Amino acid sequence: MNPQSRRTGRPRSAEADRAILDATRAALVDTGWSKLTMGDVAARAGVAKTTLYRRWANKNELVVDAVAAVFDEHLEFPDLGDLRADIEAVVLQFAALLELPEIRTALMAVVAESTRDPRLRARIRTEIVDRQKRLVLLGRARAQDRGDLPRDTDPAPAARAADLIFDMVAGTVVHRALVSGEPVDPEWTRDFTATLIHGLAAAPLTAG
Amino acid sequence: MNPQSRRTGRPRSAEADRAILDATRAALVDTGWSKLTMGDVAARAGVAKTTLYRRWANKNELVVDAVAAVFDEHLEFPDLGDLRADIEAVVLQFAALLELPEIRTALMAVVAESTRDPRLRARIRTEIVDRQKRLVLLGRARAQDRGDLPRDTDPAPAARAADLIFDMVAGTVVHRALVSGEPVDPEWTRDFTATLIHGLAAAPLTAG
Amino acid sequence: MNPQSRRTGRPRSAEADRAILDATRAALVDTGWSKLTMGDVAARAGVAKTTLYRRWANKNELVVDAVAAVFDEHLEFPDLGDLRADIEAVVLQFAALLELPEIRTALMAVVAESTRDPRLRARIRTEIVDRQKRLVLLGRARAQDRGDLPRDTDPAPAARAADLIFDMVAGTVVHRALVSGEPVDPEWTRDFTATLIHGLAAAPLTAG
Amino acid sequence: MNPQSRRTGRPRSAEADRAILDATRAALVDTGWSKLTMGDVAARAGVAKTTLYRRWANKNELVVDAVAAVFDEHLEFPDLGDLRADIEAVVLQFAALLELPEIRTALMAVVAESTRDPRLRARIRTEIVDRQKRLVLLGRARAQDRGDLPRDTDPAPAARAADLIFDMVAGTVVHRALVSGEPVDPEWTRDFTATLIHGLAAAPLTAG
DNA sequence: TGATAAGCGAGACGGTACGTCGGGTCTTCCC
DNA sequence: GGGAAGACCCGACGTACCGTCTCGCTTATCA
Repeated sequence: MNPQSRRTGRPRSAEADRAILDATRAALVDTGWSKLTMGDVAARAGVAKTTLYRRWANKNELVVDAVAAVFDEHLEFPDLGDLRADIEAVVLQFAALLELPEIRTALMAVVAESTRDPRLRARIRTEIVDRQKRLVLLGRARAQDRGDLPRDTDPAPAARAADLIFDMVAGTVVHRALVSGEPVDPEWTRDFTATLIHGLAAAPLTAG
Repeated sequence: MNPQSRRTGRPRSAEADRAILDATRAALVDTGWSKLTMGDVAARAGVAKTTLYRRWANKNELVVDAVAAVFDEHLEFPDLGDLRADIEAVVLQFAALLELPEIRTALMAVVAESTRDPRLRARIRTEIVDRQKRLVLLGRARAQDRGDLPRDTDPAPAARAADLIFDMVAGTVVHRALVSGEPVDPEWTRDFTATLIHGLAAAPLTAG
Repeated sequence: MNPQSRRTGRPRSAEADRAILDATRAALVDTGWSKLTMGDVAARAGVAKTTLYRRWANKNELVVDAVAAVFDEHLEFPDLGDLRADIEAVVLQFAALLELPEIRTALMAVVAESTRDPRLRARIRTEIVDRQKRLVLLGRARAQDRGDLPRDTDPAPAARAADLIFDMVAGTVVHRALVSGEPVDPEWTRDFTATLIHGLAAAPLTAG
Repeated sequence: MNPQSRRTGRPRSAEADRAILDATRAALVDTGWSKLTMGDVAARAGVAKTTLYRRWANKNELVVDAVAAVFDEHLEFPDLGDLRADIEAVVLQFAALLELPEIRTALMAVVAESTRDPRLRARIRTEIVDRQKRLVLLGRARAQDRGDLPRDTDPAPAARAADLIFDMVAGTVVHRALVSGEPVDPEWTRDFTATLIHGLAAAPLTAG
């Protein structure tokens, strides 16, 4: 793991890494989270179970990475030239992701497990949360360039604002889709986005 | 199952029912959802596995009922005066609830499970979502009376607004606490509440 | 195991016991000792692996019992009316058993393992050694009735004599067949038996 | 393999050869045959598994060579005077050898393995059986000189007698020590030797 | 002297079997 | 007929070794 380690012995196969993650996603689609077995994933990937366990300690960690790869692939910053339109597009992208049964189940299952497993919690944070927070940071910077949001004078409140925005967007959409069970359609998205933008523009964060 | 059926034979032990649910909740606290085993629950309850399966068809159904009982016991809706204070109090109360290990685990586990089980999804809606939503309606009406929020002219947008508020509050708090893993402290609560209130006040919902 | 235990719960299936031992012997014939797997035996017996492990702690103990069953089945006291003829018949029976590849390998493997496993050693003693020693006791009693051997005056030397005879017969035959690798044919059997009988008749054991 | 082949390239390390065999023997003492792993041997020898497999095709071949080395080191043939004393001394010496854990395990393991491996069977014959048999021939000749045993008239029966004696002595002692699990003490040795000598003296072998 | 060829340590790899665990069912005896 | 006990089948788990492979490096001999 360390950059200076692993100079000796046969190096790990990057091909195997890819095959395993692909197989995990495929298995997730075919059989769902609860029926997913390590042996099945290994077989699909054309890889020995040991190879799999050498990289991931258990099913949850593997699924986190597979889900993270899906997020990486499906979520991108649209850059439509307008903050409101950008947010609406990202919200709809995210909602579309949560429509996929394998993703909604896997994501929630992994979060549920993480409430009792700090290691897994850390992995979720680094592999999913922190990676997707880039969308917020990017969008916020663009909006400030355009003057849609007040420019930061201090880095600390800026980071706090990014965190708040991320939790509000991701949390609200997940809650609407999975807990309330209502559709995240364009109309709702408009309402939500409008509320969010007005709130952000009007309410400067406390000094902290 | 019917009340008039099974007039013969030994009646089921009500004591066993209670012991099983209590044991399930205790096991949930100790070991979490995924490590929970039927054998363990039976042993804790001092009951045979047979007895357990005679009442619940499988592990999911048992745990769902146990979790529902936990929520019934812990959810209380305080009655406050000022909109900002109302929201902040609710947020902090909810966050306190999510600090309890059995609640955070049980909530996410049940949501995860519900993504594959419509029966469970319906139960969550009626037992948890709808009950909390009444608080939102109440708080919003009070704020309109005080002029903190614009008065509704139409009942449909009013219901949509309540839904939006509910998803934003519950979703954002859960996401901050369980996914981002950051504390829901008074400072963050102030920032979040201010953003929310400003957004709600400034952004009239679309006609829909 | 204790006579008074096991009064509650479902009793173990005697059918499973038989099926497992039969399957073990069949697998021994088909694939030999080293390729024998618990999973294969279970599958052949139409039984779950757990059922197998509930009865035998490991492969060695299972094979001991399977070999013991073969011995029980193939070794019997001929009762030809003459000590010399009786011994020769038993020796040839035993040698025929050692001609079976699955028996010779399994027996030696199990003895080899037993040199490091007291539990296994005890099992071999009770299931094989002590059971086959009956042949010696029976043959010796018959010979004394006929006057071919001096009658015992003391039970202790009698038992010591039986042990000695058993070790001499079994050990010599195994050594000839498996170590020296020479055939145990009728001619050699005649020589060996003559030597043994003369020795036993002429050399009263020490008082002990 | 041929001396003139492989004239180029780095020569194999003689040190590694020795270290591997020593490590194998040490591991045999510590863990026995079946628990012996190639990885463990390699680690003990401070050598890579590759180095090990470059010299021996598989575990069996390695262990066979290691065991042969053990026997070469431990087998010594004393020269005695009187037939009865000769035999008793050899029996006790052999029994003492079988008390060493690595010898008892290695001997039986090698015999077990040889039931499926002609190459190994041949090696056992030449390295162990034939060497010990010379002692029998010598002892028998001395006994005939002294008149303790009838003199041979024919070389063929003489060889057969030597074989018989060898199988009877070695087989009986091994069986007593390892299968019956009883001590080969002086008393038992006296009984056994007396029986053997009387038998040999009284029973002339068949013409063959 | 520098190319060539093997040996070597390290450790990842595809496999196979292991022995265990848990789910959900069935069977026995007792109330 | 309910209940406790526990055996049963099934299937997945995570581990341990096997014997092979692929690296980077070392150490010989030959040109």
